[in-house]
Amino acid sequence: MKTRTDLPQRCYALLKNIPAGKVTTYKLLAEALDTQAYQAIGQILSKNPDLVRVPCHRVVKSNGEVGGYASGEAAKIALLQQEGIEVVDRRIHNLNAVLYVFNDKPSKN
DNA sequence: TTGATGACCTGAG
DNA sequence: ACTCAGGCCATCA
Repeated sequence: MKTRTDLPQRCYALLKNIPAGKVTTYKLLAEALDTQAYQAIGQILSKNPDLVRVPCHRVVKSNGEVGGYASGEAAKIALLQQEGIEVVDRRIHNLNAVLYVFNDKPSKN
């Protein structure tokens, strides 16, 4: 049973697992946390207790937009571009290419 | 405990 | 392609 009591805590943990040059969506992140509170994820990130430890700027929306950011959307876009992600007018060109996938299904390997 | 808010998502015009 | 409205879940006061 996934303890959904500390959702924020889990968000930060997963974000830390996201490497540079990769991004994820609030929806996928919520799914990875075994929940459906997409908005809750956004709110948790908006609180952002550790903006330096948690790469919340690598979290974008499902429609391809970068979404929002504590320092501003522009700052978020700039960071993404520095990571090597192509962003144009608040939108990611190759979202599917930079989209990060969690180890939700370990399988046999 | 109830009420209101949100860095969202999906569907329809 | 873009805009408008509704809904869903969790967190905060």
